[in-house]
Amino acid sequence: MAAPTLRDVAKRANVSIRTVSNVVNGYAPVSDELRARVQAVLDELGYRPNLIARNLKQGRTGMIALVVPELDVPYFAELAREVIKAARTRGYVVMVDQTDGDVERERELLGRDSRATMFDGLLLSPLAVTAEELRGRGNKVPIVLLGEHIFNGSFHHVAIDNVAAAREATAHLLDLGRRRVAAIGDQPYATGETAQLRTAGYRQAHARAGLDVDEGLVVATPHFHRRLGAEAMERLLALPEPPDAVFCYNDLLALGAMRALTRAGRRIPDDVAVVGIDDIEEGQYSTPSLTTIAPDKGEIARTAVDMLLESINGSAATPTETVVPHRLIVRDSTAGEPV
Amino acid sequence: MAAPTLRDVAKRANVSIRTVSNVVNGYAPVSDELRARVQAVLDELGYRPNLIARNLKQGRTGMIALVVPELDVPYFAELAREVIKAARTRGYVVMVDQTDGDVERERELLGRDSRATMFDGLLLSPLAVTAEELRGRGNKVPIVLLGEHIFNGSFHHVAIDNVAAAREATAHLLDLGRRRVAAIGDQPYATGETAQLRTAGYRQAHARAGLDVDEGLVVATPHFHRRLGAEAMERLLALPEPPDAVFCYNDLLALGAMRALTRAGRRIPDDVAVVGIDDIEEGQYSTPSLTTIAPDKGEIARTAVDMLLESINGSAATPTETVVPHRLIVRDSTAGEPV
DNA sequence: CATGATGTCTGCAACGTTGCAGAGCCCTCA
DNA sequence: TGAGGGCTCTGCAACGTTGCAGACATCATG
Repeated sequence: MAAPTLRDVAKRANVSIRTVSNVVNGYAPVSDELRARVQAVLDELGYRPNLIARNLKQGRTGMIALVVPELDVPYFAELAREVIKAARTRGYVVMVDQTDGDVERERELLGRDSRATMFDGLLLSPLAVTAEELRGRGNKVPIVLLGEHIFNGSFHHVAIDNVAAAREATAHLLDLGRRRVAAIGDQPYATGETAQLRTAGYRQAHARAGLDVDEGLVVATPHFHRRLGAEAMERLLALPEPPDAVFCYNDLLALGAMRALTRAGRRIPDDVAVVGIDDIEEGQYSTPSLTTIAPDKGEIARTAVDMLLESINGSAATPTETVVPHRLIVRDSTAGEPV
Repeated sequence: MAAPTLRDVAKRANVSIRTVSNVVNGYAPVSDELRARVQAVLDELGYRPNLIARNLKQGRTGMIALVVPELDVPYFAELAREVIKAARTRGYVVMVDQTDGDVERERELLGRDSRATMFDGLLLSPLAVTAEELRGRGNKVPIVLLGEHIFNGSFHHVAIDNVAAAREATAHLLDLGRRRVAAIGDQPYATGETAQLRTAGYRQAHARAGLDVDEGLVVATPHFHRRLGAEAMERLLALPEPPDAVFCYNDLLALGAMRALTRAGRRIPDDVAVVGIDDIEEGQYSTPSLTTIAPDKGEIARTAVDMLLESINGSAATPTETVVPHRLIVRDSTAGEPV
């Protein structure tokens, strides 16, 4: 049996469709008596408003889309959690999609994919899409970018200060007296803007400490997964003069690096200290626990959702860049007892 | 400027709205010449179909909802990834929501929350909702349950054989010669069905090996997070006769337990061997790497999505219970060199 | 040449809802 | 007593799309 509509309720209650609608929404004044009668029929038939019809009428859906590279990367999972939570308190639900780092899929979402018409707005954590592509897209769905620092001034955008974060992480290692600090995660090509910002911060920390960077200690990785962290670390350990500390561009790389260190019999942090970025929960329970730069994910999510909703409601016309705070959390991988 | 509609295109191309629709959808035959002319206008105006209107007309949205307790729990994140992937290959997108283990939110989703009318179907990984509540719900949105083994026969449902999985995990420890095998994660109350199935498997393994279970080694935890695994392990280590192995009801508990063991200076697996369930990626990179029971998450997702779509299309009338395969993956936490 | 088949194209209605304008009705007050 | 105003309630139209039935022209066929 099909779901009951306003028409069904109206017929049974002997009132107009419009009145039933008014009772459901509490819009116009309805006498207590009639309201009660209509409500009884609503309950009896188990009426539930058809949101699709309502959306068509109102031109909005109450849904936003969140697009991340990979949902099973802990950072994105934790961020998604916060986004869903923030959206919910504002009456929105979240459609989640992942691009798997596929530029083509990112482009589809912005361009031809008419699926986008179903959402009031889009939160995008871009991997490869460029500013020009974003600018060139025809569709006018409001968009807020997450976690990148590029596209200066062209789009609403929320991120941490990547240069400062990387600088602080590196400085922490230098402050501990380490003098051969490696970096894992550089991406010296067009789509690696974030990585490059972190490399810049790494260099800044050295410069401020009056130290030179040994270019052989800067290892590039095409993505930020555990395996590449482990492989990079193995390569670093094979150097004639291996590092005594390593700054990884995210926690997964760091966890992979720690795994490689443990396997190789190096002690953390005695032989090699390790720092990451992201503060994923896993790093609190790793052995040793991981020192990291913690972006305020809840703040990122709330800010981004607020920006998007403002943008949807037409208020926030000029693109805003918001920098969300981060902080260094020192754990055993730099300051603990050796394991 | 508002998005162009079929009407706008029709007016500009001097044809009927219906013909434009036919060109867009390729439904009815349209002469090549006219098709080209209409297509030109479509491109010129950048027409994109309004999916909300299409959905209203067709009564389906091409969206399904996935509801999990917590998206940032790695198992659910990995599962969500597979669900989104499976849905995409079938032309569906996925709205993700999390209940935070809140029974009330689970109920809302099934009951009054009219949001549900926006989705063609619902994939639910229930924590606390009971069979009666599910049966009693008024709404008729097709539903498929994930990962529980309860509600026998009443609902479409996909899961691994929890009893067998737990039995195999425990048997693996017993086969290694361990004789004081603890269990972390029992939930001896109404909403803990899955945990109870795993406890049953743990007991079966002992029974088959002709061994008694020391009830003091079965530790209950209200949920399955790292911290509780660590706390439970600490309590076990404080026993006069601590265990020489521990079967944890999921990988997070196991990782927490390993953390507690390492902190306490116990060697894994020499002093205490550890097994989990879920095969989350983190367990491959932990120190030591974690032996676990791996459910086939891709298969779970594909099966669940297929079931749901069949259910949506009205073909699968009788509730189906599908058991998805799992396998034991032996890693260093039971078989490796001590660390 | 009449007939029917085929190939293109069109208008109407409807999906379920809400915005708008207004219709009754009762009450108040001059 | 009648004008005006407030309170309820209603009907129409529309959101943008597609299903349906049919119009019209063309063509092959007997």
